[in-house]
Amino acid sequence: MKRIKIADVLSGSLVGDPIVVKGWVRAFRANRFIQLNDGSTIKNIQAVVDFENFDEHTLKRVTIGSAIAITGKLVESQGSGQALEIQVERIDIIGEAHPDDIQKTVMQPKRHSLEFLREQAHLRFRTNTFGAVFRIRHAVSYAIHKFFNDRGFYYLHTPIITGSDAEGAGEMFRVSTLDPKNPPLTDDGNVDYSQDFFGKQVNLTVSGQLEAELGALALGQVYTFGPTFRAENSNTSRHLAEFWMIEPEVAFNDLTDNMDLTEDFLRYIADYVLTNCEDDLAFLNEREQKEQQSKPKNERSELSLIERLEFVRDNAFKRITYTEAIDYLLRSRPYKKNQFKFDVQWGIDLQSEHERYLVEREFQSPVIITDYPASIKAFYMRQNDDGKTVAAMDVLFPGIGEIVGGSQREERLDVLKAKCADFDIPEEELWWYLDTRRFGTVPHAGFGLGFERMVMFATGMTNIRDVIPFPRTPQNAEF
RNA sequence: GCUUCUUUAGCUCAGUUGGUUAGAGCAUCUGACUGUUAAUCAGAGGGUCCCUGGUUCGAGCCCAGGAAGGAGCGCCA
Repeated sequence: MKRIKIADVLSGSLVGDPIVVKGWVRAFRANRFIQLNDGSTIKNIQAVVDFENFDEHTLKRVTIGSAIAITGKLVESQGSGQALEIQVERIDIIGEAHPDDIQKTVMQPKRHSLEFLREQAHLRFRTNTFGAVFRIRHAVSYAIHKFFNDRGFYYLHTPIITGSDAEGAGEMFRVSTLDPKNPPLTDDGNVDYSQDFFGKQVNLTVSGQLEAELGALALGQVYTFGPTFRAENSNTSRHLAEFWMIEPEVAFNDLTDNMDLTEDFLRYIADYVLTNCEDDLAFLNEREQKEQQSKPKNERSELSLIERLEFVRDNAFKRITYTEAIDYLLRSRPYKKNQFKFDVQWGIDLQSEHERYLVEREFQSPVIITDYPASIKAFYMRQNDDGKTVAAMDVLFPGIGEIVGGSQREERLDVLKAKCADFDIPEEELWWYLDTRRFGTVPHAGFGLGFERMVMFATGMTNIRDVIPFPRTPQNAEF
């Protein structure tokens, strides 16, 4: 008989049928009730053993964490905790798990701290929490592809190894096949990268944006969705050295079009998760509520996980300019009471405390801040007519901070070349990028979304290391 | 990179002014019970008190250095 996934057993109408399910034992209570999970859903199926008439040796091997196949009849449950259960006719042990060993792992049947679970990232998939997180991570990933595909975007694969270091997005990891102990040297004593694999110095990508622009200026609308690397020594709950980024780029879009696209996109993902991940969301929602109860009242978030997703789905984001944001901050209570650690004045880069004030206190909703001072933004952002600001936008989410950063790109060749000079970027390095401004240049815009930050928002997890299977952070590349 | 907190049983933690044999809950094992839902009841086993050095008659506790982890900040997505 072919195995049926537990998700299909629970959603189907197979009562009375003989079935086979396979999975891992989560609990075996009273020598009678086996809770089996196969990853297809957060729910377990209960299998009821008539142990008085069953081979004792086999039952002894049904331990927590072991993999078994159950053959039996699906019936309506006599107990109150579940609608359906399996009357066991036969148990086959597929893979044993010894309790003494299991006890040392995260499969030990009790609540664990997220830190302990992180130390056993290879086994944490077996827990309810991480099962839910990674099913939702998949759903978000699929929703992103579906959103763009349904709107006629093309998925563009930009390179992971790149020779361009002009993005200015951060420190990069060098890629080389040279002997680190004895590299070839040039006459002046530097490493001679002309003898390296690519004949030049190359790095892991920090952004696919510049290449995505090249695609957009022919295909019209494209997006990238791939791994991204930053060698920054960032030790926070919001940064990874290896993360996934989504970067759409659209020809003929201006900043307002860009904001509209961003809002549609974020709302779509929120809606997709709400309608397709009900069980996992309900579990994470309850988990968060329990955790909130142990916190002091002033630290609790006002909305639950599900309410936050509904809020994003149902409400327009607040849109303000950088200049307005500064005005709000200057009129704010914490500013007047001298509670900000960093000073507020036009021209500063907004600090976390400022962004948090605007999102969590002033507006209590996602906020899009636009038109930042040119001096604190990247060279490719389009200069506004005032000469001081650029057509940039940052989307700020409560609890997460900057989730999206984007801009209208500078399409005017002369302005862009002047910007390169201002930022000390040699034109020779970006000849291919500048070429697009020579041949039928058009206004265009795009944004970058940190995938893991979106998954944090969708799951309510507060540490980014808990939404990627195997996190890469400074001093940690285990598994 | 900076600030700060933490490190004691498999896990989460308590451990008094420096004093004899380091505790609890959960988990595990054994037994009892058997329609359980974090099952229940009884019993048992389980310790490099993060590491190195120092002070002291005596250190889980005090001092110095180091390591690992968390939170916050900076950089950013």
